Amino acid sequence: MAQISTASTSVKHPRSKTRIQQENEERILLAALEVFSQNGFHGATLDRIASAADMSKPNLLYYFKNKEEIHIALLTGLLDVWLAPLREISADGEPTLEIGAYIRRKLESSREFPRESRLFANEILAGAPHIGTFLQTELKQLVDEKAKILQRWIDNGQLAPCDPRHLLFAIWSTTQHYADFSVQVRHVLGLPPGDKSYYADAAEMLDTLFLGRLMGADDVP
Amino acid sequence: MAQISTASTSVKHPRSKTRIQQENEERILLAALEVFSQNGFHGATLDRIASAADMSKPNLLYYFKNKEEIHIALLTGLLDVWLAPLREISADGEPTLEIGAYIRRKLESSREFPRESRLFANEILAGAPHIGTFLQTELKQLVDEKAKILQRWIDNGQLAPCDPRHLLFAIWSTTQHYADFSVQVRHVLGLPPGDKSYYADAAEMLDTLFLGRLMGADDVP
DNA sequence: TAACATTTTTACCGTTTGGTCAAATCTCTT
DNA sequence: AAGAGATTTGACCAAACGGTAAAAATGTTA
Repeated sequence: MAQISTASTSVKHPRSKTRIQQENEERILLAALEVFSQNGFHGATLDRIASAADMSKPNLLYYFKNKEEIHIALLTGLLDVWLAPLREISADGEPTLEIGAYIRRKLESSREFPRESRLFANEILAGAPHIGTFLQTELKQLVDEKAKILQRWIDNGQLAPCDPRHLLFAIWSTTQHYADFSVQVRHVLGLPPGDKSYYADAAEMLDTLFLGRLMGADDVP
Repeated sequence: MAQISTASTSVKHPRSKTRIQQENEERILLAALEVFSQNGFHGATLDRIASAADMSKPNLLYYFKNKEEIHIALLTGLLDVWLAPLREISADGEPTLEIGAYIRRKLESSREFPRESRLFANEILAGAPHIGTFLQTELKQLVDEKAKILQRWIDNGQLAPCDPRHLLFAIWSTTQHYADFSVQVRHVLGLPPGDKSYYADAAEMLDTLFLGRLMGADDVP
């Protein structure tokens, strides 16, 4: 299985991209994002992607040599976006502020890029055939780095003793849930398709959960 | 799109099931669970399911009239399992104990039935084409009922003010994360495939998060 | 063991899908 | 405006896929 990382940007021909080439590749990726995120890799067909990009299938394959390459291109573009909010966590900041801001960034990311989030979720669910090495290298490295910061806060008594990496898992899962499981969220809340009003309540919930105190008191002293 | 609910159990012929029929249907469903949960609905093929069930494709189709019916049968069997832990939450119990026990039940469910969890996640990610009505009726009803209990605890000052349904979302997402995103969890932690040792740390984390107090103090007074 | 019902297999079929190829058309530069 | 290179198209293909039909084999029962 072809693996990708954020580091390399292989270019077959060193020749620079045409205007048309740039426009069409963008159109294709946008269409593919829509189709892949709704149907998964196997559920997506080149015909649907092509038609969503308002383009013939052979024309699409003129820009990407096969279906997998489109999928990989999408994922590659995603990884940096995925890492960005985590990168911003600073060791110099105040724990509550830093973690709160991180949660808000992740939640905002879910609201703004739900298709990207579902694309990522699909890839992980499928066993991460394309981004396995990314998870083991770039992501693991960054997590290890940030976990050290959290551990220092724990040692300082600013954060409850816990496995910092599992704290990150909890933040990832709760925030991404609103993008990946939006259908379930909407159905349970009785909201119509496309209604994203629940994000306000979600933000409040996550603040209470991660920064406040859930059990035993009306307000934190 | 065919919809299912937990209520009905349609049987074409009132005749009781043969021994062979019962065995083979079970074998098929077990094989299908494996294949569907790994590859999603579209990624799964009848040939792969049949071969996993050690059976010819036409023979498989003698027991289930098509691919969708197998998928629906699996999901149907899943829904009650999914609801069971939530049903157990009692209004008479102590909030901390009740919520803690619920979290432990959900986490245990993730550890014991990861394939079922991924099957469910795939279905939701795909837009819940088969269990949409279930989400809107059975699940919503149960959530509304349990949310009332949580609300009462909030009104009593035993639980911080928050949207009870979003609290449930947080529990669902954090616990299911360990089944659905297990590949990511393992890669980040540097664990080999099949290693489930992280569940102990996960349980501790969720206890701290939901029952303890994450920020600002070493221990809760 | 004969008759009947159930189960399994073999041989297919039509459609969908990912992908190719060469010709035709368009775009850009000189 | 002409030529070169880039882009687009239509026609096509092989493999994979979901599914069918009917005969063969097996199990069940009187």
